[in-house]
Amino acid sequence: MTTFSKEVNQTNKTISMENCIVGVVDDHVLFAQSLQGLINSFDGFEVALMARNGNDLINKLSTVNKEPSIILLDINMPIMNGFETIAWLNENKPNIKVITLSMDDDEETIIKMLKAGSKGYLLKDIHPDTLHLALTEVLTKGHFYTDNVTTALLRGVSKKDEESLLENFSSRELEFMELACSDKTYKEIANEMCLSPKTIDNYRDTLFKKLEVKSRIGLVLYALKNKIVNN
Amino acid sequence: MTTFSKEVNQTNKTISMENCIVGVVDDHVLFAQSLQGLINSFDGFEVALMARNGNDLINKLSTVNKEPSIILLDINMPIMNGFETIAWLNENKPNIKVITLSMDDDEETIIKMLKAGSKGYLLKDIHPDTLHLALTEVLTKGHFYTDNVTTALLRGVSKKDEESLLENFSSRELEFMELACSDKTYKEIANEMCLSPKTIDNYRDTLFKKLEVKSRIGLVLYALKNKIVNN
DNA sequence: AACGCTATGGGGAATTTCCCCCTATTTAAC
DNA sequence: GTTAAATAGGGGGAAATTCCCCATAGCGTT
Repeated sequence: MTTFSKEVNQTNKTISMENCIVGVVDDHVLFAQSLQGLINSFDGFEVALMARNGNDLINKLSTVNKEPSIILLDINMPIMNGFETIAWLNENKPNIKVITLSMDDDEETIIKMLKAGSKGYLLKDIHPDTLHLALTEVLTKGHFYTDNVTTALLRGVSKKDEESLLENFSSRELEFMELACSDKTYKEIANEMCLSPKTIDNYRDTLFKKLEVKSRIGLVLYALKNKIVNN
Repeated sequence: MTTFSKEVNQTNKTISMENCIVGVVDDHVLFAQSLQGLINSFDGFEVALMARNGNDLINKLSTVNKEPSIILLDINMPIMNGFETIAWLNENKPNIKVITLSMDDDEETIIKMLKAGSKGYLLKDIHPDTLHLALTEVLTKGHFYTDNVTTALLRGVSKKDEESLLENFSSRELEFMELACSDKTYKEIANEMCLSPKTIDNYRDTLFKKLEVKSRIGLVLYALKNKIVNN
């Protein structure tokens, strides 16, 4: 079967050694591969790494010969999401510039990724030209901020800074929250997490205080609104 | 700036008159344009119509010279969504075959689109080869059903058919559901609705049975997922 | 008039949730 | 090297929730 990348390589565009190497990390294969074709059609850019999530990226980075300068990173991915991935990249590959490419224009999400060092935050409904511009700008100036980014920052700063940045949940707490957002009793959750119901009591109480809610319903609503878990 | 479609037209693939004309309706421009390139790279297929939503499609259909045989239709779009669009197509362009191409793998959504006559339901994370296969099959056999579709149908049919289309909530039940989706106790809800807590008990129990949930959490999740109330 | 349906309320019991209190270990931070 | 946070566990009791039953009143249909 004819694949897209083959076709693109048959265009008159020469893929030279000086091209900026781009990586694409997205679990939507169709989107990712289409994106690859699009970027390969840009002069001076070349996609040399495709991954379906953070974990996949880590594996492929270790085997690749040409490390990407820029990585286009999705957020909602199975196994290892965008937040976890950018954290890993900061630790292990600080030279790779990350541009977030997400469907989600939630302000807190935008701020979260920018604080994590994302050099840009593009929505997936942008024009291809904007993507080209973003890649060019990040390569030359080091960053590319669209309007949604600045407005998010402005509002985020003026409203509540530290307070709203409550991404201070431990992994165990997040695990619990995920399960709390389901039609299960705490007893069942305790079994699933291999913990005593009393320990679950503690996680619940701690979170109630942290989130300033009075009941499990409030916790669920918080988790869903802030997309800590998705329905 | 070099656009993607230009590049693709420079490939050695000949776009003949016998090509199957495909339309793409999606508000994610980046995705849509990438998709266009991908489909154009398939032998025998050609994208000749791009629209950002149903309304845009209607306008463009009236001006286009070559009407598409197949339309790839997104669901979540501004102004006029996929449900409205397929309904319009059924009325006005019954010969155009629709393949739904969505992010949403919710069973009710899948069934809704299939009932509306969608010839296939693809998730956006499928492999490009699957898209090619889907286009070919829809062109030759008239339909292409992936696993997610059949499982959705099986479960939907076996469990409850008409019944599952339960937009049969009384206004009082809806009122209750709205309040149930908040960090309030039933007692508070009773006060707010000027009812005895015991009556609230009854609303709760009735809804639990109707929705097949075991707890208020389940009810909240149902209400939010089906957008009966919005968070 | 009889039937069904919805809205309304209730009794009582079992379970779950919530909210205090407490300890202990391990790991990270300062 | 103490402090702090994360992790895990527990007691006891009050309150809320869940889950069965049940009854009545009203309203429209046949």
